[in-house]
Amino acid sequence: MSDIGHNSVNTDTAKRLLSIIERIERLEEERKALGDDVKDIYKEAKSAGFDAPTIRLIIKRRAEDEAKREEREALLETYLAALGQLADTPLGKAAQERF
Amino acid sequence: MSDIGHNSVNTDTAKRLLSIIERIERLEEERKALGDDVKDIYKEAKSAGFDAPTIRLIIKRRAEDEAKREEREALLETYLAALGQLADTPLGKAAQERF
Amino acid sequence: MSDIGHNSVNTDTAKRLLSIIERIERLEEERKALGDDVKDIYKEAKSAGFDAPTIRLIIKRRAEDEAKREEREALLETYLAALGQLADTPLGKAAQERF
Amino acid sequence: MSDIGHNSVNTDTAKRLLSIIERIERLEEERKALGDDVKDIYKEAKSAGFDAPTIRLIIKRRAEDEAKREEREALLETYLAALGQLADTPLGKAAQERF
DNA sequence: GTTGATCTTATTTCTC
DNA sequence: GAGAAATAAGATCAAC
Repeated sequence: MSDIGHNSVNTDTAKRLLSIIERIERLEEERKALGDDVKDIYKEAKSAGFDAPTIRLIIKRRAEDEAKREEREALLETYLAALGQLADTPLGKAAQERF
Repeated sequence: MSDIGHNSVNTDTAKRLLSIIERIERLEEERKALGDDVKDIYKEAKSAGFDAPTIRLIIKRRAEDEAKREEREALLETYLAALGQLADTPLGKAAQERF
Repeated sequence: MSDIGHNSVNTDTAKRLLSIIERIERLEEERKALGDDVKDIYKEAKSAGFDAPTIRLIIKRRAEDEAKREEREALLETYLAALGQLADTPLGKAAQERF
Repeated sequence: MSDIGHNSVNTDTAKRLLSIIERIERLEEERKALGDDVKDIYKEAKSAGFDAPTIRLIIKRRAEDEAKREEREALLETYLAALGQLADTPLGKAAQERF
């Protein structure tokens, strides 16, 4: 094995590592910028007379509701898939007619 | 004051609050998406044989203010030196064995 | 099998389950109490002018297997060296500035 | 200032640091031992045919119930205290009669 | 044996 | 700035 070949492998590895690091750093920067934007909105909200903790609570509740809704939808989907399996059976046909 | 006027104030306030909430939610969604992207990169790194915690450490060091990092390391050295100082005392001897 | 016999099996099972649950809860309570004690000591440390994260780091190092720690540090050195290797390339020069 | 005096301050500080560290380590050891005990019980439970995640869930629910119960009691206490304030008023007297 | 998932711990962020 | 809450990180454990 030549040193050149050996070094090129290391260099490729190093480049890949650097690429990984820089991509993460880039994404984290964007993440931070978004976080700052959120802060600005809270500041604006406060100026408009709204209470930050209350807004946080509302957002939290909406997220929870959303999660519940998605859970229900997933359940419905599962149910419909199960029905699909039964579509060729008499029981399935009867069930489908009820939709 | 007319009811119409009164209601329009409330409606405007409600609209503004809703706008604030939705903008925050939108930004948080983007933030979450970026977070998921970061996770994916760490997964990719792992697949390529890199150690995630070490990568995190490198990123932390790159992000960290040089002065701050040196301060932190100096503090660690100070504490370790203080503990080392006890090495000649009976109490310290026992502790020393753990380093 | 008589109903009486059947029920006694269920009762025994329930009792055993309850015993398991209560023993776990008891242990978890003690665990929590110890955790609170630890928190108190960190608070005391802070009051005495010590830096909690640094103390955590020292405790981690003391606990950590010496071999493991050296391995981790060696890995960090390897990664940094790999990145340093790129220092003579255009790509590396840009990265280098961040160290 | 004499070196002796100076060193004694440092030594005292070092001793205090060591004391802090060792107390934390001692507590963490106990905590770990308790954690191992918990694990043993889960193992025992599994051997007896019980499902660990289910047991965890039950314990979680019991803890939540307990928290709620305490919250209700705190609320009741607050209410009773408020009633106490009213004890000398006609309204308070009427309310108390309803208990 | 390796990924996924859960659970705990640690840091950061927010509120008061 | 102190305490509490949320988020992120790490470790451990189960399942495939």
